[in-house]
Amino acid sequence: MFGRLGFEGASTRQIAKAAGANLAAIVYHFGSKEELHLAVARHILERVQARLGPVLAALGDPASAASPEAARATLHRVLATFADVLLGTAEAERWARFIVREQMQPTAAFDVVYAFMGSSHRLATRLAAIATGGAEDEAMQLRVFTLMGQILVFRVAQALVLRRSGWQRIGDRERERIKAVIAANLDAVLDREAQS
Amino acid sequence: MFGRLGFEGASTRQIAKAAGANLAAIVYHFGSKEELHLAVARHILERVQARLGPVLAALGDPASAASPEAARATLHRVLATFADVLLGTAEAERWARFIVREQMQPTAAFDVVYAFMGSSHRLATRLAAIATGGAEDEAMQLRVFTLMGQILVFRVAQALVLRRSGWQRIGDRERERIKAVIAANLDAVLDREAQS
DNA sequence: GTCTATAGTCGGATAGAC
DNA sequence: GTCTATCCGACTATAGAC
Repeated sequence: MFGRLGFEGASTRQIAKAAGANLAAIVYHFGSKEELHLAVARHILERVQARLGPVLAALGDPASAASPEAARATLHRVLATFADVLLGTAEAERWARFIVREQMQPTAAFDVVYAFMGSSHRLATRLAAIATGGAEDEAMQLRVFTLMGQILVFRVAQALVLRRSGWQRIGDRERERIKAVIAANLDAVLDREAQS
Repeated sequence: MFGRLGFEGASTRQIAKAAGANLAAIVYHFGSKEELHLAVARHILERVQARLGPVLAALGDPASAASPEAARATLHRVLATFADVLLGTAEAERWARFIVREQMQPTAAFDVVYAFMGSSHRLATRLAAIATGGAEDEAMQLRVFTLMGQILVFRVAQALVLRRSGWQRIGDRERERIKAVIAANLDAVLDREAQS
């Protein structure tokens, strides 16, 4: 509910009701609405990390940094997995909403989110440099952000995407189409950068 | 304030105070908080359209559709202008927050936003098809969304971008760097698609 | 630990003086 | 049209029975 409605928008009454619990239980177990929000952030990041565990390990694995081809393959895997998590299950959809909301309007919970997002971006930038034979510089950092943005747009501007495409929802079939475009774009960007 | 805090988060008292006006004036002039929100949406879209007027005209101009080269040049201009508006002035930054919020959590104001965003995407997809010699199909629509996402990420995940890059803010210099990467990506994607 | 009842605050909206 | 005063509902948080 924090993800859907925001911190202010979600009321403790709604939350308690949806959880099938008592209003007073929130304060008893968490201390306050704000601490519940932080607990939600920690819970979500824990689950996301569990879900992305294998691919994050691959990001940091020396084998991925061994050759441009290995680096590129790992980047493909990372983007595909991120797309699955960001656009995949209903559960992950709720996580994504929460995380994007923290990005747009950081609260105390942002630090929890950043610990994960920041290191993912750092590792991905390193692999992108290896894949293209380029430097791990500012432009490469920005390039990795644009790659993330290609996925993000389908979460953030989903209302627009659905209306324009005529899709009812982003299901398995739609997600595969999106991933195909993203993979092609990744190759296009890496190829161009590798040539220069 | 709606952009920064959301509809629920922004209180009529705060809004009235920030506007140097009286609380009761909101109901007198607009009828309710919700109608004020709608009025804000209409105002913002009016300003955005004024700001993007020339480039939107170029999007629909037959001259832009006359050749792949002309289509590509117009797409470059559109992306650069969108980046300027989305990341540029403080005023535009507030607009962007409002619009992104409507995307993520549509209210009645979304229809106002969609009227503009939807037609922009439609026209851009047409030009992308011309620029690559491809069809105006689902894949091309998705490709255009990914191009938009490359810009969007710097607004939506700005907190992450600033921390990772060490920038204090996205000023003129930073925006030019971002635009350079986006332009290079556009060429990379269009070239690859044109070959196939 | 879980619940009901309620305190205390702040929200949007209204009434009515000017 | 603008302002103050106020209503009333919803909110978070607390008290205290069980």
